[in-house]
Amino acid sequence: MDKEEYKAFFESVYRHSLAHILAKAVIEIYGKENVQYAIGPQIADGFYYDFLLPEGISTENFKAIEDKMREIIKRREAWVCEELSREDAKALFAGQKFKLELIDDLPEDEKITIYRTGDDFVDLCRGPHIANSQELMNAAFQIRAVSGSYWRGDEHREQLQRVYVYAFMDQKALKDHLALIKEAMERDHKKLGAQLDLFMFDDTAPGMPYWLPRGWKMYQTLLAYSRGIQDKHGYTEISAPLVNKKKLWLISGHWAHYVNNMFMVPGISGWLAADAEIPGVLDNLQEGVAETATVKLPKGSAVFNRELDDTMGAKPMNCPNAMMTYKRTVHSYKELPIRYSEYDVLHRKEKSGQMNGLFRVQEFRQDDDHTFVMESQIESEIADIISIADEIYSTFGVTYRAELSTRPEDFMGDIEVWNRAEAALKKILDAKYGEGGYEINEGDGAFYGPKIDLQIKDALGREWQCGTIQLDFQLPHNFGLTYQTKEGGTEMPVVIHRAIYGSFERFIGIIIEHFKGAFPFWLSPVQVAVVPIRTVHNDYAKEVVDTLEDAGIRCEVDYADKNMNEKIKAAKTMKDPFIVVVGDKEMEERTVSVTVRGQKQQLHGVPLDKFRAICQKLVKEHTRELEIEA
RNA sequence: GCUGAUGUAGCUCAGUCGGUAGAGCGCAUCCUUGGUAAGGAUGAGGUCACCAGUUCGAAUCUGGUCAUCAGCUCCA
Repeated sequence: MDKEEYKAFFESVYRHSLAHILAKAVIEIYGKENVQYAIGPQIADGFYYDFLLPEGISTENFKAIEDKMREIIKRREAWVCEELSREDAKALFAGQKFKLELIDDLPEDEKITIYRTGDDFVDLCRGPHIANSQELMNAAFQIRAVSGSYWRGDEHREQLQRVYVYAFMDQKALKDHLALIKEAMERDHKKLGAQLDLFMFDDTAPGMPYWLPRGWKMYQTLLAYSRGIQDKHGYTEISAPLVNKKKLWLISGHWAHYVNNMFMVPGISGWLAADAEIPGVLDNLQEGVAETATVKLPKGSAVFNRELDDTMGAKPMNCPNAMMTYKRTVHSYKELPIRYSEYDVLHRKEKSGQMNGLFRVQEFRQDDDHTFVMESQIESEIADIISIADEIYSTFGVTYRAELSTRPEDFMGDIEVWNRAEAALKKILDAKYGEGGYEINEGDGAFYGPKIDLQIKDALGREWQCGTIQLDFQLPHNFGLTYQTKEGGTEMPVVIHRAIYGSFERFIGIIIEHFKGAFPFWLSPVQVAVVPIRTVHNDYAKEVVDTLEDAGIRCEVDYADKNMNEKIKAAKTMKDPFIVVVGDKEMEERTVSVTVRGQKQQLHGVPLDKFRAICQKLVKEHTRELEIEA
């Protein structure tokens, strides 16, 4: 075991042992008969433990629990491991329903071990643990939060209270970690988004961002970048209706599987008069187990009947419209692959509590595409998509990981087609990342086809699912899509859904945090802030701005008669890449003085033409660093 | 949807025991005419998220609604 492994081992033992101490503390505080304790695993920065308690734990209780944990540690109790028979274990944990369920789920041949901490606390556990609580004397921990969590992650089962605790070997490690958390909070895109004036939200449109001038510039820049690359790869862009009649969603299957996530637009005939009695209303739209009841509308209200033919739904996905676009004419095998890219606005109604800044919104755009291919073209097409992903992700300096999800139990379509498609995907992934260089989630694919998800890793090492490449055998079938084969027959094309950014909204959220708001030059909402020292320099400043803007550089200038320090401060607050100061000297020499973001030193006497060329080069090459020579 | 929390000026936040609202930044006006992150003075700005209730009186207490955050579940 090397030093790192040794440390990791002890960290895990300590965390795991502290989880037992937490459970013991909670039991002592709330009373043994009132506490059902579930599981307490370690996680990346500590551990958590799930409890079922008669009352909620609030932030005010944290200190009492922490103090109790410290008190328990100071008792220097011995930890004893015992191996028990299944029957003895069940007797020992009588009344603890989660422990009993865990014991019942253990494989027949698994040894059942328990750990005792002192005489009065016992937990079902595989170990290993410390030998005596005194080993934890120097361990540093702090309760992070308490939140609800479902037993075994199942929302239909009991909701437990999960107590999260930061835990490290010593105070320094804890302190370092808290500093990292603080760093992450400073990068929070919701905070930076307001500070940099990129986007905003309002209560009147939950989960639907307003894109402000600066943010929209960035959005458009990302869009243009995506379009530029996809043009080169033979993509053709379309745009289609945002609202479609029920019939389309019935064909696509969204009415059956996704209707509760769709924003609905009532048709003209759909409105029911006030005071109407409506029989047979489902009392629970979420689940199939709903009962029906007769409902009388309150006075002054009206509802519409969603099930009428003229009901329209805002599209949550682009696929059905892409299918319609393909279907408008007869296609030859010679035309394939046909690639319809689409950046239309999508709406998905989310359950309350699911929204999270730009990461999870109700209105967004994807860099979406539907490619129609012959089965034999799957492999080369996927390879091309992955090369696009490589190019785009590397521009932002993010690394990514691929995950393959294979045929689920409830798959649809021909199993032979599935097998061949999965083999093709594996072949590509093996060639690209090496065998074992990607994860395989067996049975995790969509019912309509296998998929590859691309998880990107940001500057803080957090992973986000953005890109996705999904094969679809189902939609072409639902829409009756065909192409003419060489032999004169008809075949059904396979559809590849794919997105690289995923959604623009989520991707922008990620890169805001990744770059901490200090964007690469090409992507910055404002690229050059021009600061005239006095108003007599405004004419030259205007000339500088015109010169740069002619070259497509986004500039900002403040001609107001105020202190130059204020202007510089404003530009620095907005994290503009270059601040250009012009005064007597520059005006006379036709140069600019440049302050580069993140650098103390200024570059004086840069000829205007040369500066313009530097800016253009940074844009053209999508350079991440602000490289500039004096 | 669930658990816990939060909502006071454009922003960041104070506001004690229930007695009609406060700071800093920003903004406006004036002074300062300047060489790389806050020059000075004065001023404007609030239906304390919304709706009920308790009370002589509610930012403050109670209930409900909406929104947001940390998680759970689900997802791009």
